[in-house]
Amino acid sequence: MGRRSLKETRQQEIITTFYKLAKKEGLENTSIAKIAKAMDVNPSLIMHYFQTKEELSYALIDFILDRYAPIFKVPKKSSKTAKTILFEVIDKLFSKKWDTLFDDGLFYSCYALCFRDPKIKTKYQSLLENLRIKLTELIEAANADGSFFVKKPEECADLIFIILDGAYFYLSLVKDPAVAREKLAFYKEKALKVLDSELKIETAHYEGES
Amino acid sequence: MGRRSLKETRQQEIITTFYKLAKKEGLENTSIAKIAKAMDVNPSLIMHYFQTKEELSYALIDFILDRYAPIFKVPKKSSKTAKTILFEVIDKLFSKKWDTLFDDGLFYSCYALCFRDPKIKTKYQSLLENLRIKLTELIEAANADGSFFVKKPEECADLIFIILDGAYFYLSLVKDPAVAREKLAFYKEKALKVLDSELKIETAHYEGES
Amino acid sequence: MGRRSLKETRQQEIITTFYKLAKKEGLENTSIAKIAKAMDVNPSLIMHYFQTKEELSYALIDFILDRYAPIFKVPKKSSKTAKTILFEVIDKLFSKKWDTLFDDGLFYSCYALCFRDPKIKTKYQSLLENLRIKLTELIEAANADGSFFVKKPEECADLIFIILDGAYFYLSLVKDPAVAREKLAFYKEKALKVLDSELKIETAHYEGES
Amino acid sequence: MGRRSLKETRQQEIITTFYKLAKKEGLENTSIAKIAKAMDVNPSLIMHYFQTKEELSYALIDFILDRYAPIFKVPKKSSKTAKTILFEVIDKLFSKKWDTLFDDGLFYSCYALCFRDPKIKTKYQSLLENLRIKLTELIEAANADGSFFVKKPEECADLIFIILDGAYFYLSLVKDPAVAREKLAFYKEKALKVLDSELKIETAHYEGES
DNA sequence: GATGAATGAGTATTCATTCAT
DNA sequence: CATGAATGAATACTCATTCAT
Repeated sequence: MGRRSLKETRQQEIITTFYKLAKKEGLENTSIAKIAKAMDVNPSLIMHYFQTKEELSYALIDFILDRYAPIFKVPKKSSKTAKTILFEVIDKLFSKKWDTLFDDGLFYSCYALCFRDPKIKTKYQSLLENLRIKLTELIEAANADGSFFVKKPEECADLIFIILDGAYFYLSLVKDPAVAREKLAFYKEKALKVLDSELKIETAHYEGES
Repeated sequence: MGRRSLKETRQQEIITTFYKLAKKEGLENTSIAKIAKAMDVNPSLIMHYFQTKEELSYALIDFILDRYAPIFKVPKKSSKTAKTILFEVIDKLFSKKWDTLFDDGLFYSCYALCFRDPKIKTKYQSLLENLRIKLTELIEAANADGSFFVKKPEECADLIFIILDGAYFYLSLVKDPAVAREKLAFYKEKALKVLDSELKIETAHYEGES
Repeated sequence: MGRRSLKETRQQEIITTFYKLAKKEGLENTSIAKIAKAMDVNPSLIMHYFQTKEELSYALIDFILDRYAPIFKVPKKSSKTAKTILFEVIDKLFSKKWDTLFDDGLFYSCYALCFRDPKIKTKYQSLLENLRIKLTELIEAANADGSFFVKKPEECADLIFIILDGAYFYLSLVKDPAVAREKLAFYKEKALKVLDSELKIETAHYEGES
Repeated sequence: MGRRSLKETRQQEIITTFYKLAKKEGLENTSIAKIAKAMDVNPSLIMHYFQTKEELSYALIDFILDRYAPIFKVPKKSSKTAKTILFEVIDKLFSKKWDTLFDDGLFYSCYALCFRDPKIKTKYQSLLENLRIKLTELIEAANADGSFFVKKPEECADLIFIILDGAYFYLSLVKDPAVAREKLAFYKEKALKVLDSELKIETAHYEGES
């Protein structure tokens, strides 16, 4: 029987505290003792829920990467066309709101771990791959819709994320938020042009063929 | 003078050892003691040359960022046109050789420090800005050359780096080196199309106006 | 009754696991948590059956010392003379089989506890005393048998154990098992000579007196 | 240049403190922190002089085993015969003074380590071997002296140590010091008889041969 | 220019144990 | 009968740093 299990809530509590501290003081400066202190519990309690620091780190990374999930969750009203949904998602991807969902320092600290920890690498790889797949699917859906045709949806989705990741990398360092917003809008425009240009070429062909 | 140079060589020795170790074991796992051990000197000696760990870190980052310098150093034969030079530089930027010049894990670890250390942030900012300025200048030189016209060289250079940074971010995680090479080529092509499209549109306008 | 036996079997299970682990990894490296893990139960369960670690240790020592019990359990066929039994027991004492019944490391680790724990000291004392008493009794029985006479059975038994304990102490460290076996045989021979010499001297006296 | 080296004195200080504490509280209960506290220095200072606890343990064992060295250091007056020296040494071996030189608990704790640490095993093995060799040499010297002849000095020395080790093993647990002293005397007598009996047999042979 | 002594705060992890369920 | 929550003290060891020589 035993006690009512607090495992999941406690674990969640621990990693959110971990996240908060790592955000504030840096991943490498966040120790188990500090997390425990912030939670006002004993350090050994944390070891009770996560056997090693490694395990705890994995949980943190899962926690961070899970934040990407809601991006593609667009309220799918029946009225919306696939095309509309696609543009809404791209809007969200290139929105400042999406940007504030993450802490850049922490994100890149975790990302850097990929290169020494294969498990973490896999986590990041599958995230990036999933994002591309989902965007590809949206493009394909829009293609199927009729009014719209992108020849190579996969390449197109890839390119949009390349621009997005490059943009966030650069904008993380841009001081002036106004400038950053402006630039982000510019990059979005360019990303949309990626869609558009593929489209036009296609259209051109169509016209040529007609 | 002699002394001065000894100091500098020692310092250089220290940071290259630091770099080597950080590359192998991770930035956060590289301590002064370990550097000293690897150099077979006393830890105090390192503190003698760099008063604090912070200072040492700054030196490491300078060391890393300095590696970007040679990218724009193209042997400027008089025969080369500005356009040729521009394409050569873009070639280098999107070359695997350039990629191996850096350690991804270490690069992003250092990059992550930006968000907690203003000095480091400034270093990275000025690097990124300089790279953009230099590429802009090359585009402008090519423009001045005559046979070539890009309307907004600055935006264009920026976009090329956005694609480049996005590409390296993504390709760091691509397992298969053949695939990575292929994709890199693809991204380069797209970067060149950025130049080209601006050009063509421009040309079109010119043609239209003429 | 049923409950009682469950308790006892559980306790037995615990101390055999304890014994096994302590043998493998050392007494001081065997914690309650490790025992629990090896048994795939909750650590608290062990504390449930043994209130403290101390208690558990006592149980382990009892378990170890109980292993000495069967040495004197010789199948007492009516045909055997007391003298035969005596020699059989001595054979067993100086047999390699008897040696493998125990783990030397664990034995001396426990023995060392005597010097800080009076209870454990008492346990060992009574074991050593009992062994001597039993051997003494066997000698006395052989004496009573007639064909054999040892003047001071107690001293004689004591001396045999002194040789035995000294032998095991030394042989624990002898690498080559062949050499160890040989030496053990040699020590047994000397132990038997103890019996013999006492005997002869006695006999001599008797002869002299007669 | 650096500071004047305190290494050896400090190291000595550390292991004597270690010894003292281990004697009082048990080997397994003596931590680096406790040693540091007893010395009123920082724990890291101990790590400065001994890189690991293992190293420290080895040093302790060396310290303990070195205590055996003086046993064979008998003031060798020219007047003494080899035979006298031999008996003096045996006297010392079976003296209570020699017994108090060691702490039994600590001795057996360390001895128990042999079975999990090959280095420690080797240390003990070479100690026991050396002791036997030295005693053998003394017997041989006495043999060479003339008035004395032991046929197999090596076996004889071995047997004496078997008795000695068995004696100390047993006497460690004997409560009453008077009894212990008495028994020790008894065992010494028996050990001497070992010498004697070999002698007699020899003599007998000689007589027989003559 | 370089070493070694020493510190004090920090690291992850393990320990035996208690208590509620 | 057994589990899980939680503690608090301890473990070996590492850290950057200071200072004397």
